[in-house]
This record gives sequence, C-alpha cells and structure tokens, in this order.
Amino acid sequence: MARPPRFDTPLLLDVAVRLAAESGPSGVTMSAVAAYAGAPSGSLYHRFAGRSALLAEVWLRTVEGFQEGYFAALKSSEDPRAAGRAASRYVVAWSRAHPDEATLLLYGARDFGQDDWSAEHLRRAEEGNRRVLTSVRELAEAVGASDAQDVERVSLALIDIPLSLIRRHLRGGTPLPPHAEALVEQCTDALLDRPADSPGRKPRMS
Amino acid sequence: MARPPRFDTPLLLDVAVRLAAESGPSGVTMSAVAAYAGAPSGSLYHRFAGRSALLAEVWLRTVEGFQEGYFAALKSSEDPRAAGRAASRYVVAWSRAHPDEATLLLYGARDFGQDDWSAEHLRRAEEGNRRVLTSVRELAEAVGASDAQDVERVSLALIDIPLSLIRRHLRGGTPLPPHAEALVEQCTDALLDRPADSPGRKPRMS
DNA sequence: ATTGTATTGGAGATTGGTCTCTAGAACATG
DNA sequence: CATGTTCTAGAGACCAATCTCCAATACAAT
Repeated sequence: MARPPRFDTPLLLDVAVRLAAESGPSGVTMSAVAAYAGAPSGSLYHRFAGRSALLAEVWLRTVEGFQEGYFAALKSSEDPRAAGRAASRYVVAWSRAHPDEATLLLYGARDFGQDDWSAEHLRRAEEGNRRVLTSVRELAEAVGASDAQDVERVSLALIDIPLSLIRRHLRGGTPLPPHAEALVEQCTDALLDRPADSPGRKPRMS
Repeated sequence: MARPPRFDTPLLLDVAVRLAAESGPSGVTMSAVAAYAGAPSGSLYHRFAGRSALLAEVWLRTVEGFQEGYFAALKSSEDPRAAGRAASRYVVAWSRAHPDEATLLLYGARDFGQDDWSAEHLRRAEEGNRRVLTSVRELAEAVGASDAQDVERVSLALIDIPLSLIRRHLRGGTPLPPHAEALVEQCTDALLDRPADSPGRKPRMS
C-alpha cells in the first residue's frame, strides 16, 4: 500500500560508490549523488538521515561486501599457508571485479566521516574490524606466530600487501596486470615464513 | 624595502600539514588554515593563487622532503640488499619523526586536487615520480629482477610495504612500535629474495 | 622625511552544499 | 472508490567556503 520507489537505496549507493571512486569521499555530496541519479534531493533525504548517514552506508556496504568473500577465503583450507594465499588472491580478484569499490576501500572509514556516524553505524564498523582481527590472529597462531611482531607481519601479509598492490595500480590508473594474483601470493608466502630466531633470514625451501 | 611578513609560506604550509593530518585533505580549507594561523584571508591569497595551489604546495613540499632522505638511503650501500633495507628503515624512521607529514603522504596527489594543479606543480610531481621509478628500477636490476613482475615486487618491498605498516598504525591511532624498523626490514628482505622457481614462473635471464 | 613595496586586515560578493518543508503522485488494500 | 502510505518533486532557507578587492600598515632605501 505504497508508491513504488523509483530511486531505491542500493541504486543511490551505487551512484555514491561511483562518485567516491571518481573524486574521492569529498566528491560524494548529496547534490552530486542526486544529480547523477537524476533524483530530487527529497528522495535522498527520504532514504538517508543526512550526508554522514549516506557516507556511512556506502562505506559499510562496501567493506562488508568485501569481507564476506574474504572470510570464506581465509577458511578455505586446513593448511594455514594455503588459506593465506587464497585470501591474498581473493583481494586481488575482488578488486579486479569491483574496481570502483576497491578504490573506495583504499580510503579509511575516517575519510567517510566516521566521526559523525550514528552509534549503529559505528557498531557495524567495529564488528567488522573485530572479526578480521580475530581471523588474522587465528591464522597467525596456526602459522607459528609467537609475539606481536609476528602477528603484525601476518597482518601485512594477508591484508596490507595485497591492498598495496591494488593501490599502486588503481592510483596509477593502470589496470591490474594478469600476474597480480601470482605476485601477491608470492609475497604473502614469503612473509608467512616463520622467521628464524636470529635477525638474519632463514634459508629458502621450495 | 617592504613590510616584513608575519605569516610566511612555510608557516602556512605547516598549518596546512597539521590540518590535513587531523581531518584529511578536505579539512584543508582556506578559512581553516587562516583561522588556525590567526591570519586574515588576504594573507593566504597573497601567498597562494588559490586553494589548489596551496594543496599542491603542501603535498609537494611533503613528498619532496620525504624523498630527499629516501634517495640517500637507497644509495647508502653498494650492496643492493643492504640499500633496500636502509630505504625501508628510513621510511619508518622518517614517519616516526614526522607523523603529521607521514599521515599526509598516505593520501594520494589526486586527493590533494591534482586535477586542478598548475603545469609547474604537475611537473614537480612528475619529476619526483620519475626519480623514484628509476631508482627502484636500478635496485631491482641489481638484485636480479628480470621482468615486470619482479620490478613490481621490488617496488612493493621498497615502498609499499613500509608505507603499509605506517598506514596501519597511523590510521589505527597506535604509535609506531619500536620493532617497526626490524619488521619492515625483515619484510623487505623476504621480498627482495630472488624467487628461484616459485610456482608458475619461468626464469628469463637478463 | 619621502617614496616604494610587500604585506596585513577584513568587508563582502558569489557559489555550492546541506537540509527542511510542503504539495502531490503512485500504488495496495478494504 | 476511498483511504492510507510511501515516495517523488522541487522550492528555498541557511551556512560555509572561495575568492576579489581595497585601504591601511610596516618597513627599506634614498
């Protein structure tokens, strides 16, 4: 018993993603989204309490969409090394499939106005962070991490390195090369090696 | 034969750096800088042609300041592996010494309005990129890189990995831990290893 | 002292973005 | 067909930021 929507939430968020990828978070203004979607501003404020709400939702939808598959990859194998490689590969594959959203992910929540988010939005963000943290910790232990430095190294291997590669290409405008998956896998693998107890490096095994 | 400046360029750029670190590039507004410095807007527009000019200068000054020591570190040793480790360590040390500027560096030139920069500012940016690229390529060859994938791996090892670690801490609000240098050195070292026969690679000799 | 110049100081025009508000359109259901 | 509800549609108030402009000021050099 209601008028059918002409501009629903997912559509508006899609527009927001596109704008964010093109001009950064600051380019995601209510008027820009409205103009791009061909919607009146009233429709925007009907869906979102305000600009911060829209920014929060576009960020959270993207992050949560990414994480869904990421967790699956992290748990895709009994062997923690294989699981780590799968996770790295997933980051690249997902970014290839969703370049705009990947561009968005390279920013931080703070850039999307986190300071003005509602309690509920903050909770969702917090929840995601928590889940990632525990998953990474689990894998780090399985791979033999013993101290904070090891856990940090594993975090780099599983998250930051793949994202670095993505950033390098998305920022440079070059498309992700075909060998990207192989490269991150190789990097992740190198960093998951249990470091010998001395500052020197351990001999390679293959 | 002129009135002595009360708000000179470096001072205003310092303020801009601080604002950028606190609230991102979009927080660097002419009025915010003026207010923070206690300067009238006229003084700002006397120094900078406009907001894009200010953004360009604060970005370029920071990047060039960083690169100065970075190049020195890259050439600090005959042994390319040692030079690479030194470069990584430098990134961390510099970031520790200049947290605000490091925060700024984690954004991209585009976030600082690169699209509206003057030709001269674009040239300076280009020049910096070129120098970094050639230095990294040199080191990559010295370490045995044979194809584009190898060069990319070396770029990750020398630039992206250290910056990733910085990003992780600066975004999280945690201070850089004392073991940060050791960690990045270890990571860089692992990635500089010539991959003998990793899965799916054909060693094409140089 | 006078002159020339770089700078301060700030008023105000203009733009662009956020958000509010109200009128009415489109549909499901009774 | 009447009613209730969701949504569109857009006018316009409000505010913050950019930028222009000009008078006033502080100093150096002559």
